[in-house]
Amino acid sequence: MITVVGRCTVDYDGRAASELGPGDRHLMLKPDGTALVHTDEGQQPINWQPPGSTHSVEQAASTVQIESTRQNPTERLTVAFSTILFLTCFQPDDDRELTLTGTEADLKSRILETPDLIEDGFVPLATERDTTAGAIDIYGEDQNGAAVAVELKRRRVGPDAVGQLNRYVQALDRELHADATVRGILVAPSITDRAHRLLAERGLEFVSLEP
Amino acid sequence: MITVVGRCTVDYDGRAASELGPGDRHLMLKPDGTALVHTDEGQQPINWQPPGSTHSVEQAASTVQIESTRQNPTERLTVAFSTILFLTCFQPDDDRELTLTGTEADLKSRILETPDLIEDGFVPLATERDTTAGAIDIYGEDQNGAAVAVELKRRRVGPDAVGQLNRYVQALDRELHADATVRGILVAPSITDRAHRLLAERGLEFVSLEP
DNA sequence: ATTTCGATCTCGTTT
DNA sequence: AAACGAGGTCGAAAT
Repeated sequence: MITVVGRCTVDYDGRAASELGPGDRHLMLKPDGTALVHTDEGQQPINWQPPGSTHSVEQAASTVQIESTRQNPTERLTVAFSTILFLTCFQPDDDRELTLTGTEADLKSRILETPDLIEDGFVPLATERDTTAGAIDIYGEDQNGAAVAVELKRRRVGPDAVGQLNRYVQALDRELHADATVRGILVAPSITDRAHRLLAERGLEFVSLEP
Repeated sequence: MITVVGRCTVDYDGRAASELGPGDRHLMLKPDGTALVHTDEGQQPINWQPPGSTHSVEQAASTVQIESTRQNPTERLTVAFSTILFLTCFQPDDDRELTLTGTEADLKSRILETPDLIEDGFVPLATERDTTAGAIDIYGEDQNGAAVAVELKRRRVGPDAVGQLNRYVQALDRELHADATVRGILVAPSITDRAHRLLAERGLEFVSLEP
């Protein structure tokens, strides 16, 4: 793992293309081929190259130029240093087992344990049930035997989630026998106004549930 | 801008929660309040704190503990170093003006210059035209005077983009006078099989265009 | 402050 | 290798 800090310009050409004039930045090169260029602001690198890229160095007149390339798609990142403030190296030893909780998967587990969280009498029949429009998070039946498609989100949802649920419900409508009733329930902590309106227009439902 | 490299554990609690056992990592603290914990693999930090967070240090028995917190939502990131390999500081001087090309906005500009790229006789009337379902990238008329909603994507599209376009077309169907014809055109370099099927089911169209 | 959506999204999982 | 959807997504623009 190598970091280079100094004044540089950055050029990128690949899926898109960008140029960045001179400034002080932090370049991180990882052993897996990742390259990250960080400025003094923002969580995201201003330029980068994904894992699997190949790095090389070249010294020109008064600049040290570090280049990172990859194929498929062909992309090239060039960082040209006019001044190097410092450079560090180290060999990381990391088992890196992150345990993360509070995800959509955890929300799903809770619902499968206690289906009544959706509504009284709800019976889950499958998870990730496949349709021509994609996989339904939880597929089941309500107490009247109607098919129910449940789409889970761990945070406040907008119109995109309504579109997603709608796609699944429409797909079920086509796939099940003609007289089947199909309900769609969006489960999330909360919903935006516009999304709620769209949901109502399509006859879909919302259930509030914290992650 | 401060970087600390060494053996540490990382704990996070906020929108979600995570734990990470001992390992060698790279901690970056930015003047804007960003904190990033990088392992030796991957483009994304394994843990982080967004800009605007507040950092503090505390020395315990044999560990140096760096904590980053923020409000709204309340989140806390704790990095406890048992060993520090090195620590660097510098004051970045960066104008940071990135020029990026090849984005969806560039694709839009090209179409507005040459509307025939969509089809002969297409006339753009508005960009970001608002509907109850969101804003249409390009709204216009075809040579027969039918309303056209164009959704742009700079890369290969899947079912989500079809859902998005469908939402806009349905919204136009409701908003325009009852006998209006509304077409929906998805513009992207390519489309997946499933997305193409969904598109056809909904009577929407696809135009291939490189970004 | 919230909403909405793009992103060189990245990442994991499954086919 | 491609496809599909989640993400503590982030970030920007508009309201």
